Amino acid sequence: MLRVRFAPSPTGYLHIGSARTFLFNWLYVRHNHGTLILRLDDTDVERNTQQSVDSIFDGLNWLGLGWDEYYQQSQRLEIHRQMTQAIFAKGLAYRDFTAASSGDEENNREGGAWLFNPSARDMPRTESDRRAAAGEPFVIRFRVPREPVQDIRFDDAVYGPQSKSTADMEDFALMRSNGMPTYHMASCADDVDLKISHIIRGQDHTSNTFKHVLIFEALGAERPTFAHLPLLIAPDGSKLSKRKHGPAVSVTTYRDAGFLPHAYLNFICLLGWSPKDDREQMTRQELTDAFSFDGINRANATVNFTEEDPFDPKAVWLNAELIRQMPLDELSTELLPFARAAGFAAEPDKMRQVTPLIQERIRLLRDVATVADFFFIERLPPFDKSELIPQKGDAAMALAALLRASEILSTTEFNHQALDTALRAGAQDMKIKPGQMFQPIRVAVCGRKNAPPLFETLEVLGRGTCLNRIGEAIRMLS
RNA sequence: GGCGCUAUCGUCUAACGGUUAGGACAGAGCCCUCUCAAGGCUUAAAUACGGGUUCGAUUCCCGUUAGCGCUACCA
Repeated sequence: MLRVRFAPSPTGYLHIGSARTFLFNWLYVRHNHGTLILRLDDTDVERNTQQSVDSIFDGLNWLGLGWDEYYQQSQRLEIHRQMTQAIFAKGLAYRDFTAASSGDEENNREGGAWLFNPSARDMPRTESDRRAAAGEPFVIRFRVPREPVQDIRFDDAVYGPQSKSTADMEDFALMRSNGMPTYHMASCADDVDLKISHIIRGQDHTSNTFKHVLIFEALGAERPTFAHLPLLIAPDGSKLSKRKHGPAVSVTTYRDAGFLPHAYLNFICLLGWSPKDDREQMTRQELTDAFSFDGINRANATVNFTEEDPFDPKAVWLNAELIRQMPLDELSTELLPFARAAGFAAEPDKMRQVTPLIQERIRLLRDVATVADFFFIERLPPFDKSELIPQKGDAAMALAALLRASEILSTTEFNHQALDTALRAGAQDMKIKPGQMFQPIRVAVCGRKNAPPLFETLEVLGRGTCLNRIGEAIRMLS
């Protein structure tokens, strides 16, 4: 039975790297028809926050992938304690009464890493028991095998055979002096108890895996298959962090900007994985069908963002592509909340009329605020009247064009074909180019030069609004 | 410092030892066109460096360099 888990720790918002780890777990388990477990690794009482738990669920729910089973580590402490006790009872772990180091000894490491405190590791069991019984605080450390030194090995499904000498491994802690299990212990205990068959996680855990292998063995449990993923890094090569890179690393930033969940998924899936056949835009089903560990790259992937623009251009492109392919009704529904958030009194009917005009002009859903504003607001924001003057024309030409347009628009039927015919005929009468006729009208009606096609725009705006705005522009020029 | 991992266009990536080193995004140019988009076409752009092995290395081996990770009673 194939069982995988995604185990975020609630110490911050849902990170883009975590989202990708979740996605890869999801794809693997759906491809192979297994069970996906969501486990909140919340044993660090000091740093966990409810806000963070909420934000993780926010992000995961937005992605819309779902999971099959849910656990919280903090409610499974008894299991962790029992398993730690079992290791201790076998003599594979020992108590260390040394006070926690303050971390100041960073500098005196020239000779190599700290491995263990001999006085603790070699302390007779009777003395250890006596001091524990006296209430003296201690941590429980794993007794890493040293005589003889051995190589710990595992076969990574992505990186291949890995090995590390126990001479380079410190006696890591399993249980803190406050009685809480460490990450290593809790994680492995739960993986054993939940019968996890594949651990798919970030490559930052590769070095930890040697410790985990030792724990699995000490527990007499079969070790799962490990698959480590390359990390996601910032353009400057450093690892993505909230403090340094801001909202660019948070999943909800993408959601709030108007990314479609699938565009985001498609994007992060391509970071460190490839179907190897040049496909990029893929549906969820196609991704599921194509996913395997073989397609995972071993080098870290850079998420390409800047201080001005927190979004990778490829993610934006993928989103724009998806927007263009969406059925209009669906897109219109998605757009509505973004229009309202921009302060527009947008009605569904109006939104539905506007949608086809902006579909291929927006890249993010929030672009509705800047691209379609003039459809929804009562009064256009002020603009420079020189905008009204067409190419190779002057203010007189603009004025004449607007006066003529005003006449035409008051009599012509308000649909884009009729408007097209009538306005072109008007331009011909005036002996000016169609473009010279259209620009003043467009600016008068939209408040700027760059806008959707003119006749459709006029149609959606309606005769009254068009005439009012053109009248306003005529006053500006007079 | 120690240990581990990694290295192809600016970015994401393809190339089971033999290719004019391919694709995509971003960039540049042209076309289309009522503006903006969208679309079409074209273009520039990479195997980190040095040694091997081989008839032949992007590909295998070694070294250098660089980056990242771990080196906590964080996860």
